[in-house]
Amino acid sequence: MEIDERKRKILWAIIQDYIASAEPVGSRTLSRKYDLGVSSATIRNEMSDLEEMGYIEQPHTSSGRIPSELGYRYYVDYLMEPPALEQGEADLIQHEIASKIDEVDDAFAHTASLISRLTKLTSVVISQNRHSVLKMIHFLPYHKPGQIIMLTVWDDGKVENSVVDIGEEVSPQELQTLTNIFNDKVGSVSPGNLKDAVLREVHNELIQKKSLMSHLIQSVNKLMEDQEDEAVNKVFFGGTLNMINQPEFKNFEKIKDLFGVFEERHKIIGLMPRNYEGLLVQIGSENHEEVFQDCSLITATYKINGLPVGSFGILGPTRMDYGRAVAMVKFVADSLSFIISSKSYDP
Amino acid sequence: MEIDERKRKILWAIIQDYIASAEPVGSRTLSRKYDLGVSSATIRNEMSDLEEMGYIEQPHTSSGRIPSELGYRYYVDYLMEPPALEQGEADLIQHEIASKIDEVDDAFAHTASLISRLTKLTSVVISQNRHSVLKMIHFLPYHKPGQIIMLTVWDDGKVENSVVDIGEEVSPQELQTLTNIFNDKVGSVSPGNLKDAVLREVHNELIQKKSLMSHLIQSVNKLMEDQEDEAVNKVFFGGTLNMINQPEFKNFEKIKDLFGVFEERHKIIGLMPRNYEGLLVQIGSENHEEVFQDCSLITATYKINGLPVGSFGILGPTRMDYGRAVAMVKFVADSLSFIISSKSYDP
DNA sequence: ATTAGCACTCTGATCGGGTGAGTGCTAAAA
DNA sequence: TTTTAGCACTCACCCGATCAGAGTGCTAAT
Repeated sequence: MEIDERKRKILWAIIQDYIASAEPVGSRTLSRKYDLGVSSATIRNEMSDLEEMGYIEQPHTSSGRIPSELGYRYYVDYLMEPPALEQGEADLIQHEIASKIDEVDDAFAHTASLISRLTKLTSVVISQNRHSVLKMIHFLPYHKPGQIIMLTVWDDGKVENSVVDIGEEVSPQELQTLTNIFNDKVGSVSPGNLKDAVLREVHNELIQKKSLMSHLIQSVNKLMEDQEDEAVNKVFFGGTLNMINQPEFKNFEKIKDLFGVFEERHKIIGLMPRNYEGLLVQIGSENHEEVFQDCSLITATYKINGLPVGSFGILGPTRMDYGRAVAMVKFVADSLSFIISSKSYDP
Repeated sequence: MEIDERKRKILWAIIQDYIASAEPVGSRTLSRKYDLGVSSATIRNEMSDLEEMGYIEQPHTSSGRIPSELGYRYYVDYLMEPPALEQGEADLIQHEIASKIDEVDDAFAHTASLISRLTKLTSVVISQNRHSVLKMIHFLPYHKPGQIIMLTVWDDGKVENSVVDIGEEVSPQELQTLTNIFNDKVGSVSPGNLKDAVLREVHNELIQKKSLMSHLIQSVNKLMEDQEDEAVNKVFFGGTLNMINQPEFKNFEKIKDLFGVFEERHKIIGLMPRNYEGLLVQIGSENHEEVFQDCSLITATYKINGLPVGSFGILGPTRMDYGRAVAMVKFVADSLSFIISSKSYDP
């Protein structure tokens, strides 16, 4: 059977209505609320066809229809047209991202929170370090003997510090020397390519301080591995509470499972595509986390200098306003790319 | 009316039973389950007295009784005896705190998580910086002109960094000089006492670089104020999901409000006593956050060198196992004090 | 091909009786 | 005087019956 123009219109109307009401929608409702130009009986026949084709389904005999995953998929791919954001909203978002840009983490957290307020859905930002590049490293004295502070500066503006064991006492002057040596060599390394060449070269220069150096190199190495390891990806949620308001989660078990997953951040990371360029809409069971079977996830990566460095996503029930969410995700990802790039170290 | 031994026994039994079952407890249940040596009729009379005295109440006529806040208060103050923790649990806790001690924040987060698993309640750690003392400060070059990295080391071992605007370009050598000057002066300042004297002195030494210095001083000042400001207190939750399992929260509105408060961390900070020495049990409306009217909060501060630097607490429904919770809070606060002190800078 | 009409289905809300745990009171027993 | 047995009474909760409303599928007329 072909899906003709009238069927498309009816499917569109069903989804539109179901998104708004969360109630199964019947033929009479459609003929009343939407100007389809045919009677409810005709709509009934068409709906029967649409059901047979798998685009909609009936929770039980004699109830209205709800869209199936296939129906949503068709809607997203062919029917909806993402509306442009209102200028006010757009400004708000860009302002939010830009204003906190000196504390990148804050910017992410605030953006997630803002978007979830605007959409009444849950939003997620993942910041991955995989592609960020080390720009500078400093070794500084710490007040415990045998330990020093290692501070790293990355090309996306991030600054991080950690305390590392080096097993012996070193004077501030020596640390300064070490810092200089490392920075001379560091140039532009990303987690993947530092390991051998550079480290060995540094090692040779300070062969006389062998044990110290091997400690340091180990630390740097470990830092790099940590950066590479997706476990250090940071996850920021906004509006997790909004899920409670969704009628499909009026159920304690579901809420508990859902919040359980929110706490286990790595599961979220697994769901967000990180290298896929462009926008991805995952509907219902298209994502593989059991708890999210009733949810859809709309994501896009943001990039620095063309390389994806994280992703932004909106999570909601399968019955969500895809148009608006898609528009929002696109806009946020682009804004993040633009603003973070403008802040990042010039190549 | 006096509360005699038998009444105490009955009150104790009521609370004991209610804590376990979450159901109003009746006279017959008591006479069956507890060896009180009197008939249910007698217990009924005593319960009637206890109600009149305000220690228990009846949700509705012809239901069993539940403890009132006054009842819990009496129980906590006079009836219960906090059991010692099992050795295994104690070891587990100390190990958890000690193992992550190089990343203090991680230690807090893990401890909160562990305790909530052990108690099936929610736990909170607040780390406040109010009393920590600045040990060292470093100014380091950043890759954006007009900005530098400021790194601070505190006596509790914390290391923090931030990027600050200084409005002009400064060479690494100059930054080194500034670092030296500041560190000479810093000695041991806590957020409260740095402000005037020290800063002005530094200022005089570098009067020729006036604008730069004023920027720097502003930044340091701001940092100190931020530290003083309770907004930067960090809050770590563990087991917030446990609240969902409590029968008193089988209600969507309550759950939503509760999680709303968990997200607004400053409200929690307001509830936790920060200077009170020793252990505090707040029952029901004794805390002033509306959402927590059905909750009790048991807290203690932990200290470094005798000064409170944060607090640990367990949050649960008023109907919670006070004995175990109190034992737990005491033990955790003491362990935190001990282990963090042992790590902190020697005075 | 479309529509009006109708019988039928299913959900969800409402109502009323029955059950069981619990109480307060009274009068008898200790 | 205190304790206990006995009894009438209260309420929350469960269960089944009933009813209205929304929706469907089918048939016959347009």
